[in-house]
Amino acid sequence: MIDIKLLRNEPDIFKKACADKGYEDKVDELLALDSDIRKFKQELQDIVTEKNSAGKTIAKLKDPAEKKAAIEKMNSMKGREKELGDILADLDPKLEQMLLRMPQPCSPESPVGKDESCNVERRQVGQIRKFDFEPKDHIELGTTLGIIDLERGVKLAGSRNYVLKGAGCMLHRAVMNLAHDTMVAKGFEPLSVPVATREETFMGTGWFPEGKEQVYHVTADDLFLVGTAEVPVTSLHSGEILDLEQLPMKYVAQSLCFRREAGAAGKDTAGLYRVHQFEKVEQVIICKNEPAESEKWLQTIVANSEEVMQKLELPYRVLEICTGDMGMAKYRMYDIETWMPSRNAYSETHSASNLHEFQARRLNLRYRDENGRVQFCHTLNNTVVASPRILIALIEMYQNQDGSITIPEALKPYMCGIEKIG
RNA sequence: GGAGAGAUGGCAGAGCGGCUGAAUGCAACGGUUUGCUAAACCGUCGUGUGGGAAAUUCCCGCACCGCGGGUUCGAAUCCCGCUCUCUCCGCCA
Repeated sequence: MIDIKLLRNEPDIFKKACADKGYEDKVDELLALDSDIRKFKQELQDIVTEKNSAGKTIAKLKDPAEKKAAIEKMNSMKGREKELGDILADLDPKLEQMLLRMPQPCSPESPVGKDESCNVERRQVGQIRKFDFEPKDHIELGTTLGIIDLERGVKLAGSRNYVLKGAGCMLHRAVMNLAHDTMVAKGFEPLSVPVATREETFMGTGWFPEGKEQVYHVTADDLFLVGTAEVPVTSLHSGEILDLEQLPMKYVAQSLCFRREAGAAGKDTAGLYRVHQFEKVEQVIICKNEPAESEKWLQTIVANSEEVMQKLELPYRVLEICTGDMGMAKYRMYDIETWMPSRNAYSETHSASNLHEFQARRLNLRYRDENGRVQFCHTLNNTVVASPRILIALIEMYQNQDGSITIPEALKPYMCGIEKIG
């Protein structure tokens, strides 16, 4: 949610945000509606003020005739009051809907561009492996080794589902554990959170109303399956006014993640790249409303994830996401893409965002600052690791000519003695 | 799944038509006292929003006692609907 006062005072900021992010510019429409509403509210408030004071005098009137006259006068005001109430009942939700869809302005650092082709590579780390044999893809390797079973996954749950078996399952758990432990060692507080949550958590984190078709709806209980732990974790303190000493809050949560992938038909259908259910270790920061502070945390959470990638010795690059590719809610965003031999490309494995106060406003997530004033927090999040997508890189990069897979050093402590698969 | 209870400020907990934006206690903050700490005492102490001003710490108004609607001149208080929470029984990792 954006700050409507800022929009009134500096509409151009939001006109630019709409243009940058490729949203229809409804700034003027919103301002006109807001101005109407304010006029009606003022009039309504004046009537209510008069009624309130009249009501108090009625209570004190002794003479029945006087009392009756006063009550009649009061009743005469009700017509306009009702009329204004009806007008506002119609207009207020319209304004609310427009506000929910008004994009947050981007950081001036963010490259301006219309889509992912305008994203800017900030750095590449690690060497892309040059194979001295013909490398196989993760589907062939995993199926042959019996550690990935796509057919039975589809039998159980339809397309974009999979089963991890034996050492494949262990590898998956090993990556999650490495990521989780790395974050705990950095002082992040681990959380285990619900993955089927109420609509308000999605609305509050900005996933709804726009992304509703991407989310599984458990209709019997009117809950929604989260696509990321960002949703419950960022919502954890919604409606609260935090003490300054509680900030920054640094959370890490491993959770199941569910995505309907509606509209992605035909895209990345094979293998473990785009699936309906996966697991992710997510880091979330709730900090003070200071751009320098949240910017520092953005860089920190990107570095945290890079550290895990370096432990895994996987080559990756860091992309700064351009304005048109970052979505309504975000202020500044990076993706980490990991090299995947079968795709012959760096492919998205991580997504880091600084939301500024956008989510905090929707969640009513606040704190009391040094001067005792109530402020909205800033919120940020980043993937630490998501599996099985990361397994594509691991399996393919660590394959040997004979179809076996070497376990990276960093994962060995989590593999119960397995040093090689196959 | 069956039965019942409840939703009030940071927390606990009164109020059950006008004097209640809300008693009281705790917590928090400021101060007095004290060799220090504690205690005691005094004071302050919700959020949002509209307007005014010597302009974020002052003044006035409005809204908020789970949410929405109704009755009434007037609702935290009465009525209706919804949501949520808790307790007991049953089932259960």
